[in-house]
Amino acid sequence: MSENEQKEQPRRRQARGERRIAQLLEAAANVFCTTGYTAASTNAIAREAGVSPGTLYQFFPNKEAIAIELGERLMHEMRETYGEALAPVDPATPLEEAVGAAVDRFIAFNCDHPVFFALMHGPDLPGRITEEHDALHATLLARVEDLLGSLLPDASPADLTRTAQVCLSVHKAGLELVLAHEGAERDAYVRELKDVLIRYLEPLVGDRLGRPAAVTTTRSA
Amino acid sequence: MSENEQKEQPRRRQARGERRIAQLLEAAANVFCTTGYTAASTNAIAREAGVSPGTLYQFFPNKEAIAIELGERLMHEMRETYGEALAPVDPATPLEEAVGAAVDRFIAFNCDHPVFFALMHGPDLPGRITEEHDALHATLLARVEDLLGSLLPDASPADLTRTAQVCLSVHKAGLELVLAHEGAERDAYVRELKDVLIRYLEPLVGDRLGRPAAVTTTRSA
DNA sequence: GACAAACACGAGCGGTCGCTCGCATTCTGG
DNA sequence: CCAGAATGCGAGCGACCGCTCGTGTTTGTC
Repeated sequence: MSENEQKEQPRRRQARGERRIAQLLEAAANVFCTTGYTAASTNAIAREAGVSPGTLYQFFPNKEAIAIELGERLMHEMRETYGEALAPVDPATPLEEAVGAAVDRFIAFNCDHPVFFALMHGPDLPGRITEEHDALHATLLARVEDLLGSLLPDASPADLTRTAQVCLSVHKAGLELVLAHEGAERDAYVRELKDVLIRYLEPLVGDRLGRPAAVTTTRSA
Repeated sequence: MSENEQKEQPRRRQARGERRIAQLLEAAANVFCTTGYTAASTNAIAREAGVSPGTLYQFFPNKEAIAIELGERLMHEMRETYGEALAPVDPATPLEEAVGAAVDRFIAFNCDHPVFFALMHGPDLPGRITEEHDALHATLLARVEDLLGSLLPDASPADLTRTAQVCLSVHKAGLELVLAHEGAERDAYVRELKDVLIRYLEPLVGDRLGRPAAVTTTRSA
Protein backbone atom coordinates (compact mmCIF):
# COMPACT_ATOMS: atom_id res chain seq x y z
CA MET A 1 0.00 0.00 0.00
CA SER A 2 2.81 2.35 -0.87
CA GLU A 3 1.79 4.24 -3.94
CA ASN A 4 -0.97 2.38 -5.69
CA GLU A 5 -2.70 5.66 -6.23
CA GLN A 6 -5.77 4.68 -8.14
CA LYS A 7 -6.82 8.30 -7.86
CA GLU A 8 -9.45 9.12 -10.40
CA GLN A 9 -7.35 9.75 -13.42
CA PRO A 10 -10.09 11.57 -15.30
CA ARG A 11 -10.40 9.64 -18.53
CA ARG A 12 -10.17 11.61 -21.66
CA ARG A 13 -13.82 12.33 -22.41
CA GLN A 14 -15.11 13.02 -25.87
CA ALA A 15 -18.03 15.37 -26.44
CA ARG A 16 -20.14 12.28 -27.04
CA GLY A 17 -19.28 11.05 -23.57
CA GLU A 18 -20.28 14.26 -21.87
CA ARG A 19 -23.56 14.17 -23.73
CA ARG A 20 -24.16 10.60 -22.60
CA ILE A 21 -23.43 11.56 -19.01
CA ALA A 22 -25.94 14.39 -19.10
CA GLN A 23 -28.44 12.06 -20.78
CA LEU A 24 -27.90 9.39 -18.15
CA LEU A 25 -28.20 11.86 -15.29
CA GLU A 26 -31.44 13.19 -16.66
CA ALA A 27 -32.78 9.67 -17.05
CA ALA A 28 -31.64 8.86 -13.52
CA ALA A 29 -33.42 11.96 -12.23
CA ASN A 30 -36.65 10.77 -13.82
CA VAL A 31 -36.35 7.26 -12.46
CA PHE A 32 -35.28 8.37 -8.97
CA CYS A 33 -38.15 10.81 -8.97
CA THR A 34 -40.79 8.24 -9.73
CA THR A 35 -39.47 5.16 -7.94
CA GLY A 36 -36.99 6.45 -5.37
CA TYR A 37 -33.32 5.60 -5.17
CA THR A 38 -33.37 2.01 -3.95
CA ALA A 39 -36.17 0.79 -6.17
CA ALA A 40 -34.56 2.38 -9.20
CA SER A 41 -32.57 -0.21 -11.14
CA THR A 42 -29.53 0.72 -13.13
CA ASN A 43 -30.94 -1.24 -16.03
CA ALA A 44 -34.06 0.91 -15.86
CA ILE A 45 -31.96 4.07 -15.89
CA ALA A 46 -30.03 2.82 -18.91
CA ARG A 47 -33.26 1.88 -20.66
CA GLU A 48 -34.76 5.30 -19.89
CA ALA A 49 -31.67 6.89 -21.40
CA GLY A 50 -31.87 4.58 -24.41
CA VAL A 51 -28.48 2.96 -23.85
CA SER A 52 -27.25 -0.43 -22.69
CA PRO A 53 -26.30 -1.22 -19.09
CA GLY A 54 -22.70 -1.58 -20.14
CA THR A 55 -22.66 1.95 -21.50
CA LEU A 56 -23.93 3.28 -18.21
CA TYR A 57 -21.03 1.67 -16.40
CA GLN A 58 -18.64 3.26 -18.88
CA PHE A 59 -19.32 6.53 -17.11
CA PHE A 60 -20.29 5.62 -13.56
CA PRO A 61 -18.49 3.09 -11.37
CA ASN A 62 -21.70 2.09 -9.62
CA LYS A 63 -25.26 3.06 -8.85
CA GLU A 64 -24.36 5.20 -5.89
CA ALA A 65 -22.05 7.33 -8.00
CA ILE A 66 -24.97 8.28 -10.22
CA ALA A 67 -26.93 9.62 -7.27
CA ILE A 68 -23.86 11.37 -5.91
CA GLU A 69 -23.04 13.09 -9.18
CA LEU A 70 -26.66 14.09 -9.56
CA GLY A 71 -26.76 15.38 -6.01
CA GLU A 72 -23.58 17.35 -6.43
CA ARG A 73 -24.76 18.97 -9.62
CA LEU A 74 -28.02 19.93 -7.96
CA MET A 75 -26.22 21.30 -4.93
CA HIS A 76 -23.93 23.27 -7.18
CA GLU A 77 -26.77 24.68 -9.18
CA MET A 78 -28.61 25.58 -6.02
CA ARG A 79 -25.67 27.40 -4.55
CA GLU A 80 -25.10 29.13 -7.85
CA THR A 81 -28.68 30.19 -8.45
CA TYR A 82 -29.90 30.83 -4.96
CA GLY A 83 -26.63 30.77 -3.08
CA GLU A 84 -27.16 34.17 -1.63
CA ALA A 85 -30.67 33.32 -0.60
CA LEU A 86 -29.05 32.03 2.53
CA ALA A 87 -26.78 34.98 2.94
CA PRO A 88 -26.99 36.91 6.18
CA VAL A 89 -30.22 38.80 6.21
CA ASP A 90 -30.36 42.50 6.70
CA PRO A 91 -31.85 42.79 10.19
CA ALA A 92 -33.89 45.70 8.95
CA THR A 93 -36.06 43.56 6.65
CA PRO A 94 -39.39 42.70 8.20
CA LEU A 95 -39.84 39.09 9.24
CA GLU A 96 -42.56 38.49 6.69
CA GLU A 97 -40.35 39.57 3.87
CA ALA A 98 -37.35 37.52 4.97
CA VAL A 99 -39.41 34.37 5.44
CA GLY A 100 -41.34 34.96 2.26
CA ALA A 101 -38.24 35.41 0.15
CA ALA A 102 -36.45 32.38 1.54
CA VAL A 103 -39.51 30.18 1.13
CA ASP A 104 -40.11 31.41 -2.40
CA ARG A 105 -36.59 30.61 -3.52
CA PHE A 106 -36.53 27.15 -2.06
CA ILE A 107 -39.95 26.36 -3.40
CA ALA A 108 -38.96 27.52 -6.86
CA PHE A 109 -35.82 25.42 -6.88
CA ASN A 110 -37.62 22.32 -5.70
CA CYS A 111 -40.39 22.78 -8.23
CA ASP A 112 -37.80 23.03 -10.99
CA HIS A 113 -35.90 19.99 -9.74
CA PRO A 114 -38.31 17.62 -8.05
CA VAL A 115 -35.63 14.96 -7.90
CA PHE A 116 -33.86 17.10 -5.32
CA PHE A 117 -36.53 16.41 -2.74
CA ALA A 118 -36.48 12.70 -3.55
CA LEU A 119 -32.72 12.52 -3.13
CA MET A 120 -32.54 14.62 -0.01
CA HIS A 121 -35.49 13.23 1.89
CA GLY A 122 -35.68 9.72 0.53
CA PRO A 123 -35.58 7.04 3.18
CA ASP A 124 -33.11 4.50 1.88
CA LEU A 125 -30.26 6.51 0.49
CA PRO A 126 -26.62 5.50 0.27
CA GLY A 127 -24.28 6.87 2.89
CA ARG A 128 -22.66 9.46 0.70
CA ILE A 129 -25.93 11.14 -0.22
CA THR A 130 -26.98 11.15 3.39
CA GLU A 131 -23.79 13.02 4.12
CA GLU A 132 -24.64 15.62 1.52
CA HIS A 133 -28.09 16.02 2.98
CA ASP A 134 -26.74 16.31 6.51
CA ALA A 135 -24.24 18.92 5.39
CA LEU A 136 -26.95 20.95 3.71
CA HIS A 137 -29.19 20.58 6.72
CA ALA A 138 -26.43 21.71 9.05
CA THR A 139 -25.73 24.72 6.84
CA LEU A 140 -29.34 25.75 6.75
CA LEU A 141 -29.70 25.15 10.45
CA ALA A 142 -26.73 27.39 11.21
CA ARG A 143 -28.10 30.12 8.95
CA VAL A 144 -31.49 30.05 10.60
CA GLU A 145 -29.92 29.90 14.03
CA ASP A 146 -27.83 32.95 13.26
CA LEU A 147 -30.81 34.84 11.98
CA LEU A 148 -32.87 33.91 15.02
CA GLY A 149 -29.98 34.67 17.31
CA SER A 150 -29.78 38.20 16.04
CA LEU A 151 -33.47 38.61 16.68
CA LEU A 152 -33.55 36.86 20.02
CA PRO A 153 -30.37 37.77 21.81
CA ASP A 154 -31.73 36.46 25.09
CA ALA A 155 -32.63 32.95 23.94
CA SER A 156 -30.44 30.04 24.97
CA PRO A 157 -28.50 28.21 22.24
CA ALA A 158 -30.59 25.11 22.83
CA ASP A 159 -33.80 27.05 22.29
CA LEU A 160 -32.34 28.61 19.18
CA THR A 161 -31.42 25.25 17.73
CA ARG A 162 -34.81 23.85 18.53
CA THR A 163 -36.65 26.74 16.98
CA ALA A 164 -34.50 26.50 13.85
CA GLN A 165 -35.14 22.76 13.63
CA VAL A 166 -38.86 23.40 13.84
CA CYS A 167 -38.61 25.96 11.06
CA LEU A 168 -36.79 23.56 8.77
CA SER A 169 -39.16 20.69 9.53
CA VAL A 170 -42.20 22.83 8.93
CA HIS A 171 -40.65 24.07 5.73
CA LYS A 172 -40.05 20.52 4.57
CA ALA A 173 -43.61 19.52 5.36
CA GLY A 174 -44.94 22.55 3.52
CA LEU A 175 -42.68 21.84 0.57
CA GLU A 176 -44.14 18.37 0.33
CA LEU A 177 -47.65 19.80 0.30
CA VAL A 178 -46.70 22.39 -2.30
CA LEU A 179 -45.11 19.82 -4.59
CA ALA A 180 -48.24 17.69 -4.34
CA HIS A 181 -50.39 20.43 -5.87
CA GLU A 182 -50.34 22.57 -8.96
CA GLY A 183 -51.41 25.92 -10.24
CA ALA A 184 -53.52 28.12 -8.00
CA GLU A 185 -53.78 25.45 -5.35
CA ARG A 186 -50.01 25.27 -5.17
CA ASP A 187 -49.78 29.01 -4.71
CA ALA A 188 -52.34 28.85 -1.94
CA TYR A 189 -50.24 26.26 -0.10
CA VAL A 190 -47.18 28.47 -0.46
CA ARG A 191 -49.15 31.23 1.26
CA GLU A 192 -50.14 28.82 4.03
CA LEU A 193 -46.57 27.71 4.55
CA LYS A 194 -45.42 31.30 4.90
CA ASP A 195 -48.24 31.99 7.32
CA VAL A 196 -47.34 29.02 9.48
CA LEU A 197 -43.73 30.12 9.74
CA ILE A 198 -44.48 33.79 10.25
CA ARG A 199 -47.08 33.15 12.92
CA TYR A 200 -44.75 30.73 14.64
CA LEU A 201 -41.89 33.22 14.72
CA GLU A 202 -43.75 36.47 15.19
CA PRO A 203 -44.56 36.04 18.87
CA LEU A 204 -40.93 35.22 19.48
CA VAL A 205 -39.41 38.24 17.84
CA GLY A 206 -42.21 40.66 18.63
CA ASP A 207 -41.90 43.45 16.11
CA ARG A 208 -38.30 44.02 17.02
CA LEU A 209 -38.92 47.28 18.85
CA GLY A 210 -37.47 46.18 22.12
CA ARG A 211 -40.73 44.59 23.16
CA PRO A 212 -39.73 41.58 25.24
CA ALA A 213 -41.15 39.10 22.77
CA ALA A 214 -44.35 38.17 24.53
CA VAL A 215 -44.24 34.41 24.61
CA THR A 216 -47.37 32.75 25.88
CA THR A 217 -45.71 29.51 26.87
CA THR A 218 -42.73 28.65 29.00
CA ARG A 219 -39.54 27.65 27.23
CA SER A 220 -36.80 25.35 28.45
CA ALA A 221 -38.99 23.80 31.14
CA MET B 1 -64.35 -19.92 -12.02
CA SER B 2 -67.76 -20.81 -10.70
CA GLU B 3 -67.36 -21.47 -7.05
CA ASN B 4 -63.71 -22.06 -6.36
CA GLU B 5 -64.17 -20.01 -3.26
CA GLN B 6 -60.70 -20.00 -1.84
CA LYS B 7 -62.09 -17.58 0.70
CA GLU B 8 -59.92 -17.50 3.70
CA GLN B 9 -61.14 -20.54 5.48
CA PRO B 10 -59.48 -19.59 8.73
CA ARG B 11 -57.34 -22.58 9.51
CA ARG B 12 -57.75 -24.14 12.87
CA ARG B 13 -55.05 -22.39 14.85
CA GLN B 14 -53.48 -23.90 17.87
CA ALA B 15 -52.30 -21.77 20.76
CA ARG B 16 -48.78 -22.35 19.53
CA GLY B 17 -49.69 -20.85 16.19
CA GLU B 18 -51.15 -17.73 17.71
CA ARG B 19 -48.01 -17.32 19.75
CA ARG B 20 -45.87 -17.69 16.65
CA ILE B 21 -47.94 -15.09 14.84
CA ALA B 22 -47.51 -12.58 17.64
CA GLN B 23 -43.82 -13.40 17.77
CA LEU B 24 -43.44 -12.92 14.04
CA LEU B 25 -45.35 -9.66 14.06
CA GLU B 26 -43.17 -8.30 16.83
CA ALA B 27 -40.06 -9.35 14.95
CA ALA B 28 -41.47 -7.76 11.80
CA ALA B 29 -42.14 -4.54 13.71
CA ASN B 30 -38.52 -4.42 14.81
CA VAL B 31 -37.17 -5.10 11.35
CA PHE B 32 -39.55 -2.71 9.61
CA CYS B 33 -38.67 -0.07 12.18
CA THR B 34 -34.96 -0.28 11.60
CA THR B 35 -34.75 -1.01 7.89
CA GLY B 36 -38.10 0.05 6.45
CA TYR B 37 -40.57 -2.19 4.66
CA THR B 38 -38.87 -2.78 1.33
CA ALA B 39 -35.40 -3.38 2.70
CA ALA B 40 -36.75 -5.78 5.30
CA SER B 41 -36.31 -9.36 4.08
CA THR B 42 -38.69 -12.08 5.12
CA ASN B 43 -35.70 -14.23 5.99
CA ALA B 44 -34.51 -11.48 8.32
CA ILE B 45 -37.91 -11.34 9.98
CA ALA B 46 -37.93 -15.09 10.43
CA ARG B 47 -34.39 -15.00 11.82
CA GLU B 48 -35.32 -12.18 14.22
CA ALA B 49 -38.24 -14.29 15.40
CA GLY B 50 -36.02 -17.33 15.72
CA VAL B 51 -37.91 -19.46 13.21
CA SER B 52 -37.32 -20.72 9.69
CA PRO B 53 -38.56 -18.94 6.57
CA GLY B 54 -40.94 -21.84 5.94
CA THR B 55 -42.57 -21.33 9.31
CA LEU B 56 -43.16 -17.69 8.54
CA TYR B 57 -45.01 -18.64 5.40
CA GLN B 58 -47.13 -21.05 7.38
CA PHE B 59 -48.89 -18.04 8.85
CA PHE B 60 -48.57 -15.33 6.24
CA PRO B 61 -49.14 -15.81 2.50
CA ASN B 62 -46.53 -13.21 1.61
CA LYS B 63 -44.48 -10.30 2.85
CA GLU B 64 -47.20 -7.75 2.23
CA ALA B 65 -49.62 -9.68 4.43
CA ILE B 66 -47.24 -9.27 7.37
CA ALA B 67 -47.26 -5.52 7.01
CA ILE B 68 -51.01 -5.48 6.51
CA GLU B 69 -51.73 -7.56 9.59
CA LEU B 70 -49.33 -5.41 11.59
CA GLY B 71 -50.96 -2.26 10.27
CA GLU B 72 -54.44 -3.50 11.02
CA ARG B 73 -53.55 -4.45 14.57
CA LEU B 74 -51.98 -1.05 15.11
CA MET B 75 -54.99 0.70 13.64
CA HIS B 76 -57.28 -1.35 15.83
CA GLU B 77 -55.28 -0.59 18.92
CA MET B 78 -55.21 3.07 18.05
CA ARG B 79 -58.95 3.26 17.60
CA GLU B 80 -59.44 1.30 20.79
CA THR B 81 -57.05 3.30 22.93
CA TYR B 82 -57.40 6.76 21.47
CA GLY B 83 -60.47 6.26 19.35
CA GLU B 84 -62.31 9.06 20.98
CA ALA B 85 -59.38 11.40 20.67
CA LEU B 86 -60.84 12.18 17.29
CA ALA B 87 -64.36 12.43 18.56
CA PRO B 88 -66.19 15.66 17.88
CA VAL B 89 -64.76 18.30 20.14
CA ASP B 90 -66.86 20.27 22.52
CA PRO B 91 -66.84 23.73 20.93
CA ALA B 92 -66.49 25.19 24.41
CA THR B 93 -62.98 23.86 24.93
CA PRO B 94 -60.33 26.44 24.20
CA LEU B 95 -58.26 25.91 21.09
CA GLU B 96 -55.09 25.36 23.04
CA GLU B 97 -56.62 22.56 25.01
CA ALA B 98 -58.14 20.84 22.01
CA VAL B 99 -54.91 20.97 20.02
CA GLY B 100 -52.81 20.00 23.01
CA ALA B 101 -54.92 16.98 23.83
CA ALA B 102 -55.03 15.71 20.27
CA VAL B 103 -51.29 16.17 19.81
CA ASP B 104 -50.51 14.51 23.13
CA ARG B 105 -52.51 11.43 22.28
CA PHE B 106 -51.02 10.96 18.85
CA ILE B 107 -47.53 11.56 20.11
CA ALA B 108 -47.99 9.05 22.89
CA PHE B 109 -49.27 6.39 20.52
CA ASN B 110 -46.46 6.91 18.06
CA CYS B 111 -43.85 6.83 20.80
CA ASP B 112 -45.26 3.54 22.04
CA HIS B 113 -45.39 2.08 18.54
CA PRO B 114 -42.64 3.61 16.43
CA VAL B 115 -43.29 1.09 13.69
CA PHE B 116 -46.58 2.86 13.06
CA PHE B 117 -44.82 5.90 11.68
CA ALA B 118 -42.55 3.74 9.55
CA LEU B 119 -45.50 1.87 8.08
CA MET B 120 -47.71 4.90 7.51
CA HIS B 121 -45.15 7.31 6.17
CA GLY B 122 -42.63 4.98 4.60
CA PRO B 123 -41.94 5.70 0.96
CA ASP B 124 -42.09 2.32 -0.72
CA LEU B 125 -45.07 0.60 0.81
CA PRO B 126 -47.29 -1.99 -0.83
CA GLY B 127 -50.60 -0.85 -2.19
CA ARG B 128 -52.73 -2.22 0.59
CA ILE B 129 -50.84 -0.36 3.32
CA THR B 130 -51.04 2.81 1.29
CA GLU B 131 -54.80 2.35 1.26
CA GLU B 132 -54.86 2.05 5.02
CA HIS B 133 -52.80 5.19 5.34
CA ASP B 134 -55.00 7.07 2.91
CA ALA B 135 -58.09 5.98 4.78
CA LEU B 136 -56.65 7.16 8.06
CA HIS B 137 -55.54 10.39 6.49
CA ALA B 138 -58.98 10.98 5.04
CA THR B 139 -60.59 10.29 8.40
CA LEU B 140 -58.32 12.68 10.21
CA LEU B 141 -58.75 15.26 7.50
CA ALA B 142 -62.51 15.09 7.79
CA ARG B 143 -62.34 15.41 11.56
CA VAL B 144 -60.11 18.44 11.41
CA GLU B 145 -62.22 19.96 8.67
CA ASP B 146 -65.33 19.52 10.77
CA LEU B 147 -63.70 21.08 13.77
CA LEU B 148 -62.42 23.99 11.73
CA GLY B 149 -65.76 24.35 10.01
CA SER B 150 -67.50 24.82 13.31
CA LEU B 151 -65.01 27.52 14.21
CA LEU B 152 -64.91 29.19 10.84
CA PRO B 153 -68.43 29.09 9.47
CA ASP B 154 -67.53 31.62 6.80
CA ALA B 155 -64.59 29.79 5.28
CA SER B 156 -64.98 28.11 1.92
CA PRO B 157 -64.71 24.31 1.80
CA ALA B 158 -61.50 24.59 -0.20
CA ASP B 159 -59.92 26.80 2.43
CA LEU B 160 -61.06 24.43 5.14
CA THR B 161 -59.51 21.47 3.39
CA ARG B 162 -56.29 23.33 2.83
CA THR B 163 -56.04 24.46 6.41
CA ALA B 164 -56.71 20.94 7.64
CA GLN B 165 -54.06 19.55 5.29
CA VAL B 166 -51.57 22.04 6.64
CA CYS B 167 -52.41 21.00 10.20
CA LEU B 168 -51.85 17.34 9.42
CA SER B 169 -48.63 17.98 7.55
CA VAL B 170 -47.26 20.15 10.32
CA HIS B 171 -48.27 17.53 12.82
CA LYS B 172 -46.45 14.85 10.86
CA ALA B 173 -43.32 16.98 10.65
CA GLY B 174 -43.47 17.68 14.35
CA LEU B 175 -44.01 14.01 15.11
CA GLU B 176 -40.86 13.19 13.19
CA LEU B 177 -38.91 15.72 15.23
CA VAL B 178 -40.36 14.44 18.47
CA LEU B 179 -39.53 10.82 17.66
CA ALA B 180 -35.97 11.84 16.85
CA HIS B 181 -35.38 13.11 20.37
CA GLU B 182 -35.75 11.78 23.87
CA GLY B 183 -36.41 12.87 27.38
CA ALA B 184 -36.62 16.57 28.11
CA GLU B 185 -35.66 17.50 24.57
CA ARG B 186 -38.55 15.45 23.29
CA ASP B 187 -40.96 17.23 25.61
CA ALA B 188 -39.65 20.57 24.43
CA TYR B 189 -40.35 19.62 20.81
CA VAL B 190 -43.87 18.60 21.77
CA ARG B 191 -44.36 22.09 23.19
CA GLU B 192 -43.02 23.60 19.97
CA LEU B 193 -45.34 21.50 17.85
CA LYS B 194 -48.32 22.64 19.86
CA ASP B 195 -47.17 26.24 19.59
CA VAL B 196 -46.84 26.01 15.83
CA LEU B 197 -50.35 24.65 15.45
CA ILE B 198 -51.94 26.99 17.96
CA ARG B 199 -50.32 30.08 16.53
CA TYR B 200 -51.27 28.99 13.03
CA LEU B 201 -54.89 28.50 13.96
CA GLU B 202 -55.39 31.24 16.52
CA PRO B 203 -55.55 34.15 14.07
CA LEU B 204 -58.10 32.21 12.06
CA VAL B 205 -60.50 31.49 14.86
CA GLY B 206 -59.85 34.60 16.92
CA ASP B 207 -60.91 33.72 20.43
CA ARG B 208 -64.31 32.70 19.24
CA LEU B 209 -66.12 35.73 20.63
CA GLY B 210 -67.52 36.83 17.32
CA ARG B 211 -64.36 38.71 16.52
CA PRO B 212 -64.00 38.45 12.75
CA ALA B 213 -60.87 36.39 12.92
CA ALA B 214 -58.32 39.01 12.06
CA VAL B 215 -56.34 37.41 9.29
CA THR B 216 -53.32 39.34 8.15
CA THR B 217 -53.13 37.80 4.72
CA THR B 218 -55.60 37.31 1.93
CA ARG B 219 -57.01 33.87 1.43
CA SER B 220 -58.17 32.25 -1.81
CA ALA B 221 -56.29 34.72 -3.98
C1' DG C 1 -5.25 5.30 -44.06
C1' DA C 2 -3.45 3.44 -39.54
C1' DC C 3 -3.66 3.02 -34.79
C1' DA C 4 -5.26 3.68 -30.18
C1' DA C 5 -8.46 5.36 -27.18
C1' DA C 6 -13.19 6.22 -26.12
C1' DC C 7 -17.72 4.56 -26.75
C1' DA C 8 -21.41 1.10 -27.22
C1' DC C 9 -23.44 -3.31 -26.80
C1' DG C 10 -25.92 -7.17 -24.37
C1' DA C 11 -25.41 -11.85 -22.66
C1' DG C 12 -24.54 -13.37 -18.45
C1' DC C 13 -22.15 -13.86 -13.59
C1' DG C 14 -22.70 -13.84 -8.75
C1' DG C 15 -25.72 -12.70 -5.26
C1' DT C 16 -30.01 -11.68 -2.79
C1' DC C 17 -34.82 -11.95 -2.22
C1' DG C 18 -39.50 -13.68 -1.91
C1' DC C 19 -41.30 -17.75 -1.61
C1' DT C 20 -42.04 -23.23 -2.17
C1' DC C 21 -41.88 -27.98 -1.16
C1' DG C 22 -41.01 -32.33 0.79
C1' DC C 23 -40.53 -34.15 4.99
C1' DA C 24 -40.10 -34.41 10.26
C1' DT C 25 -42.30 -33.30 14.60
C1' DT C 26 -46.01 -31.93 17.83
C1' DC C 27 -50.61 -31.36 19.11
C1' DT C 28 -55.63 -32.70 19.35
C1' DG C 29 -60.12 -34.97 18.79
C1' DG C 30 -62.29 -39.27 18.90
C1' DC D 1 -53.64 -44.45 21.42
C1' DC D 2 -53.66 -43.28 16.91
C1' DA D 3 -55.00 -40.82 12.60
C1' DG D 4 -54.76 -36.50 10.78
C1' DA D 5 -54.18 -31.73 11.20
C1' DA D 6 -51.16 -28.07 12.58
C1' DT D 7 -46.59 -26.68 13.12
C1' DG D 8 -41.67 -26.55 11.98
C1' DC D 9 -37.66 -26.96 9.08
C1' DG D 10 -34.18 -25.46 5.51
C1' DA D 11 -32.34 -26.40 0.94
C1' DG D 12 -33.31 -24.46 -3.05
C1' DC D 13 -36.19 -22.43 -7.20
C1' DG D 14 -37.06 -18.64 -10.18
C1' DA D 15 -36.70 -13.84 -10.76
C1' DC D 16 -34.36 -9.75 -10.55
C1' DC D 17 -30.46 -6.67 -9.59
C1' DG D 18 -25.93 -4.53 -9.71
C1' DC D 19 -22.35 -5.06 -12.39
C1' DT D 20 -18.62 -7.32 -15.80
C1' DC D 21 -16.50 -8.62 -19.96
C1' DG D 22 -15.54 -9.84 -24.61
C1' DT D 23 -16.44 -7.87 -28.69
C1' DG D 24 -17.52 -4.58 -32.17
C1' DT D 25 -17.97 0.51 -33.62
C1' DT D 26 -16.85 5.44 -33.68
C1' DT D 27 -13.68 9.20 -33.04
C1' DG D 28 -9.40 11.86 -32.63
C1' DT D 29 -4.47 12.10 -34.07
C1' DC D 30 -0.53 11.58 -36.95
